[in-house]
Amino acid sequence: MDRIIFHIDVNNAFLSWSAKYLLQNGSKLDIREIPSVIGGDEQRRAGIVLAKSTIAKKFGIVTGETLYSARRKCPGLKIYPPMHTFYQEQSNLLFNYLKNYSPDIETFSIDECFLDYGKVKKLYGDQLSFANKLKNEIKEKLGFTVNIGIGNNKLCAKMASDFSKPNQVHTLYMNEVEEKIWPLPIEELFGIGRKTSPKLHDLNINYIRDLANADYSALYPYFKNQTAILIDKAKGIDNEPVISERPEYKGVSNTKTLPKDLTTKEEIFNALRGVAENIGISLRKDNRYAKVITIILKDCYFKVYTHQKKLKNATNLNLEIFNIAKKLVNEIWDETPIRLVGIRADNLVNELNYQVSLFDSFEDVKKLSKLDETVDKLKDKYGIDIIKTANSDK
DNA sequence: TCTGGGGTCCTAGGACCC
DNA sequence: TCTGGGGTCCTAGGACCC
Repeated sequence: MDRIIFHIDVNNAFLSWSAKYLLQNGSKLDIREIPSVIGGDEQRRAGIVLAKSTIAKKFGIVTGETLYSARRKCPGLKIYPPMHTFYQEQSNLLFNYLKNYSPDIETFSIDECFLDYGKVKKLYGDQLSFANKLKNEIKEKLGFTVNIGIGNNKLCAKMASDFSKPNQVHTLYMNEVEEKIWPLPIEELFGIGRKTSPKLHDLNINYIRDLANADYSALYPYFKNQTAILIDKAKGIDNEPVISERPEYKGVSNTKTLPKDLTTKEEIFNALRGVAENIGISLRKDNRYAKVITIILKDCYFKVYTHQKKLKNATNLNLEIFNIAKKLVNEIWDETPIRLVGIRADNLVNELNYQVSLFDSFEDVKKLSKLDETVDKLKDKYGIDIIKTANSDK
């Protein structure tokens, strides 16, 4: 029995959502109709394109490029700042709307999800007409447009939703794979990025068709255990199920690009203090504890270093995370100016099984834990900025 | 390149143990 | 030990995605 999967993808999500916000708040201009982008803050050295309008795209502007470069391609370009809180609300609105029709929805990112239509087809009938109805309803009721891709698995549904935009429904069933995606350049295949495509071109594999028909043993030396997966993808084969319960996340990270490169340990520690707090807050919100703490440093040449420590006792305490991070910096930083600092917490557990050692006591941990919880509650009540750790705002 | 932030998964080398 | 092979864990880095 063939599966029927929908992939629902908001068109130019950040830009569409900002357009909706501006229209709702009295603007006469729909920024979807002009050359415009959502962009980061250039002063804070985060000046890249996060989303672009269809017209901006016609100027050759791509997501991820610098605003400087985007402006050069299109001198009249309008740049708007991101509104992450509003985006999250719109995302929730969309997914909750879809849940009216089916509980079998897998959230893939803030603006994309999969829906297992096969399970509800008896209720709603033919998938193509239902997808069209759904797309029109979303536009009318939510004020932004989506693409819907229909396929026999998640990979095909996702590829289909990308065909032509905006506000379109496309199908890519198994028996359409040859006709619809084999003629496309290899870069268009989901999972082929900027490192893999040159390797494939070197092997004279330029179109998805070439990969689908490639010889496994010829590719194996270059792609090892990924070879079969790669060839399967080109054939449109994918057996991943739609998973509606979001799996517990495996780690949390928080990074900060600094307005200026940091050249002293004190500056790095100061930047890390706030990052450690954010990690602690995320972990405590879900009652989780990390057994591995990693620091991330990006130097002024964009080289990234990581260094990690496995803990005897899992933690979610701001102070402990911060102290470990400091120690890790001491162990690896070679004085190269630092552009970005970050911390990642991994190997998460749900309970604190405390191994008593000679050097720390469970009582101390409980005291610190109380302190963090109290601060979290105050921040929740009065806003994030009400309490600052000494030095964190220098 | 005037080049973000938050995730997941994979790989390769070394340590350690049997 | 003049020492082999395999399994597991740990660590750092890399690829890819939105």
